[in-house]
Amino acid sequence: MRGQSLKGHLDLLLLSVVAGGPKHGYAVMEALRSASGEAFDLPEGTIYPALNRLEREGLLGSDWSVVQGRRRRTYHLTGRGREALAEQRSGWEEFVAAVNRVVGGVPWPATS
Amino acid sequence: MRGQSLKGHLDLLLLSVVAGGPKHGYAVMEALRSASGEAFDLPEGTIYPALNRLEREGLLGSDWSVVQGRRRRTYHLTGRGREALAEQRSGWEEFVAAVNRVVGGVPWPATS
DNA sequence: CACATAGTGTAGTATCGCTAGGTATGAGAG
DNA sequence: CTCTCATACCTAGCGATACTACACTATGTG
Repeated sequence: MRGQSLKGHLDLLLLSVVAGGPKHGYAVMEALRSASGEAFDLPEGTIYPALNRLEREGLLGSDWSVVQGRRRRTYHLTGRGREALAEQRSGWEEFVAAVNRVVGGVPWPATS
Repeated sequence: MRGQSLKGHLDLLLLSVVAGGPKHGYAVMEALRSASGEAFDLPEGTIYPALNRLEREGLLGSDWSVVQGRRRRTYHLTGRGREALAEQRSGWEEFVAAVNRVVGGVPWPATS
């Protein structure tokens, strides 16, 4: 997965993770990693700018807090964020369907 | 689909289309468009450089011909191209699985 | 003759995740 | 007390890659 194959799909992932409950950046990183089964081990330089952008776009909101002396910026999904998530979900479904149609329609030689 | 969400997945699409039989660039464009159900209507500036790159990488081979006064460059899959296609297919499967795990695991409200 | 369709190509742009660096706190090891 | 590691945040610039916008040739049609 090492590649940058998630171009254009990062927002969907981040919104999905935050939809599972408010989280701060570092926690988003870890949640994404574990939820994907270690597939998406994204660096901070990817996560933080993306979260910032999503907040600027009004899809996320954030609150600062201090826990054990460490600053935390906790993000939560806004109403528009929830809408955007739904859109991106269906967009993702369409995308997968379209690629699968091209790739062969038939799933795959069934590993099982 | 308008977006550039296929970043990193274009090679898979092109190799898949060419795997369905040798085609020249213009035909690849059309095959991709129709096979995807109009979802992937990619411009020439995307197709041609990509096909060239795939040939440089040894995944495609090409032969020139002239049909009705028009030059045609017909691409075909090489052995290495076939291997690469298999790899990219399984990479795609993994990618989809990983995203779906994050997005919710459960497919989606089942449109049907 | 103009225009659409077929057919190929490229130079430059824009997008976007990533690299590599910086700041700071707390906990544990030596 | 210092060193290192984990936690926690951030950003400037890079690099990969698809797209825009053009240029060129040829055939057929109005």
